[in-house]
Amino acid sequence: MAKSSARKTRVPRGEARERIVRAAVEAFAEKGFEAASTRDIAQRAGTDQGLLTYHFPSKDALWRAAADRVFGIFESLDDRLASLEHADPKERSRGVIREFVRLMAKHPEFFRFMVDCGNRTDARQRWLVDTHIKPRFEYMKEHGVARVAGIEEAAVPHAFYALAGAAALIFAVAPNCRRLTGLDPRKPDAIEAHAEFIANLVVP
Amino acid sequence: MAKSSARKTRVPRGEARERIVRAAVEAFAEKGFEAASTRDIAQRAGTDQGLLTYHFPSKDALWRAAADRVFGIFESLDDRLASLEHADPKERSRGVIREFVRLMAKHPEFFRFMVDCGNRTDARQRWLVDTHIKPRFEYMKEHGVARVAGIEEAAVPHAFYALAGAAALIFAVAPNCRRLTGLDPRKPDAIEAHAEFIANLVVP
DNA sequence: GTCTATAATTAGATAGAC
DNA sequence: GTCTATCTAATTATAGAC
Repeated sequence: MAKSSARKTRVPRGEARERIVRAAVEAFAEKGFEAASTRDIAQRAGTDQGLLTYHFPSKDALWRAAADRVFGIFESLDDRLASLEHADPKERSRGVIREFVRLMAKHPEFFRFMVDCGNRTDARQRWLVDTHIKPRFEYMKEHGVARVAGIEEAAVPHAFYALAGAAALIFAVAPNCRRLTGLDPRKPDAIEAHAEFIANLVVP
Repeated sequence: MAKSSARKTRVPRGEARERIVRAAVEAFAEKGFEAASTRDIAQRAGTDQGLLTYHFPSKDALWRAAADRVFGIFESLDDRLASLEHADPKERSRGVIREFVRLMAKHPEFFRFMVDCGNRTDARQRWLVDTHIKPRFEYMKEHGVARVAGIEEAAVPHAFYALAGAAALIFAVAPNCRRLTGLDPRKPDAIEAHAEFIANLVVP
């Protein structure tokens, strides 16, 4: 790509492997697995392609490390949800929704990983579903909104994808939203407005 | 790609240019702009790369033709919505939602085009927003659910992306949903169930 | 209109210097 | 651990035969 030479080189701070993973998350989220090149990732990390294959045996292995990092964002969510334990059911549900929306706003890469991988049927897709998405889905079924909002068993898949899409899309296509509506969804006010909107939608 | 040689060749029926556009829609939706190769598109269309550049001066031009085709799906929606004119406001809103969900189920490529292009800030993104998404957004603001459901002006962007995400994500990542939940969202029963779920969500 | 051949660039993976 | 050099294959675009 011609414009890759014009990219500003990042400040190489911290361990090389750590910088590579961070750059990989950024690049894979931005372009998707196939379109993201290892050379571009190396450049974002302030290093070269040779070091990538030293730390990771293949592009696929690097992608898995990036996916592990992306799904690590939910650990911070668990902490925040614990503080909502003593609220009444309705307000607790609204609080869970709000925190989920805030998380999607802070980490739009989650949604992009899911969509990029979601219509494949290859080994990467199976690995992502079995390793990362399935545990999150089961967690939501047991502790999440489903039980509180009184959603029946058969509707859980619909609720899962409806909530994920409603909460995250606007942040995953933020430049789109900015140009279309004038509203930049990355701004704090817009994030809170979206959290409130989705909370009202699910728990009126 | 090694497995591209194993792809079954399509039956070459109809005009070549038409087959190319159809193949391009399929490939761009499946892989995204950069990851989809012109050779793959030619093979899906039952022809070769040389004919692609005869009908379209560049990959970018082919993508625009594919995008035109993808956004053409809304013409059929307009016809269906006309039959809802004489229903009462609440049932009309629910009917609009249901038809929109059915359209997203039939054409998951729409959502994938939107997401693939959505976090860019290049010429393609600007063209897609200005040419295709903006007219649809304005149409929804005037004739769509917004007025009937009584959504205030400031919440329209939130409603637009929330509805699009909630309605379409499950179909855009259908293999994901199939493996995760056992439910194949492409089946007619699942489509109707999702339509009903989203209608209940927006207009309880 | 359709297809073959090829040019110029870029991809992921590897070998080896230090 | 880090980086340079290079291999093989795949990419878009082009030239030209029929």
